[in-house]
Amino acid sequence: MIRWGLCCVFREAPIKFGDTTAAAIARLDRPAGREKLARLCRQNAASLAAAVEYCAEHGIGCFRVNSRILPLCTHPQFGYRLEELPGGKEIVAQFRACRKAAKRRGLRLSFHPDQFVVLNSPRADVVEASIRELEYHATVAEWIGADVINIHAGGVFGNRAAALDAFAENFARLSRPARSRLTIENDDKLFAPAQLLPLCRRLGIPLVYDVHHHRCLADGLSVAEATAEALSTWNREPLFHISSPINGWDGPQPNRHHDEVDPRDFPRCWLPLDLTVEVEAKGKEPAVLKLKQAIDRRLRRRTSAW
DNA sequence: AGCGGTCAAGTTGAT
DNA sequence: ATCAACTTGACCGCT
Repeated sequence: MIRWGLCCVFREAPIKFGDTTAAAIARLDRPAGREKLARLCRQNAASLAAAVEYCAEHGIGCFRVNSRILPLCTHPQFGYRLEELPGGKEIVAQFRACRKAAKRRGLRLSFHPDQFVVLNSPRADVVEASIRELEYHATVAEWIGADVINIHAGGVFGNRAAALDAFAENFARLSRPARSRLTIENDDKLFAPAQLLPLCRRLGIPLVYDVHHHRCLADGLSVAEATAEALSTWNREPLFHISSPINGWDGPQPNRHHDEVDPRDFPRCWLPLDLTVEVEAKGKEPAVLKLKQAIDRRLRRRTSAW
């Protein structure tokens, strides 16, 4: 069975996650700023609970949690530990309740930290900030029961092999909760599956196979081959990504995402798998449900033809 | 109430 | 040298 994944936000369902800016917090005195951050965290815990319920009710089996679920948590000036904010312990309990709800509803949760996490950067300050960010993700992941924290391999910095070695070195500095959840994803510009698979095996971490990126950045592996190789890196249900190009495969900027996913872009070889597929589409939950229905129809045709 | 510019952070490659 | 792109909008100050 395919478990369908929704990324971060809702387009039609009335579920909103709150956010703020460092500039806005800087304008407040410290108590007011911490009150505001606590309010946003409380709102986001409630919204995550609502997201879990919505997904479970609508046949969406996985939800990717936005990295800003605790706004500015790792900010050098305004960062905080949630337990220390006003009412923070209760908010942590709200997040822990999301874990129970997700488990009860069979929902998988994941993270995809943003582009500022560059574990293999030659800049020590960037690596420190990246580790801090991944440890924050791991903390929240433990609260809510997320089993995937997915990042890209990072930059090339003039030497691909050295860049992958640097990733491995800094990976070793992560805590066990972070390491056990970390996954890497092939990207559309620098690292294709064939380059990441050896690193995955060396570190014992899974490859999140993004077939759209693979179609943008080829490596000699077919989709079926990359699928098989990626599957073998997983010690739990594999998680892959799907999306469609905004202007078609022959149009400009084929790496940019369309609002919806063309069912023809869904690899045939994924159909029989037990697999989580996160749908990266601006169309959000309607796009996920539309693709799910199209693939369900295809599966029924296949079954009846049998 | 609605609008548009802005938002902590990195790296790459297109212009 | 600047800027958009990336997992993605939401905030906030202005009218």
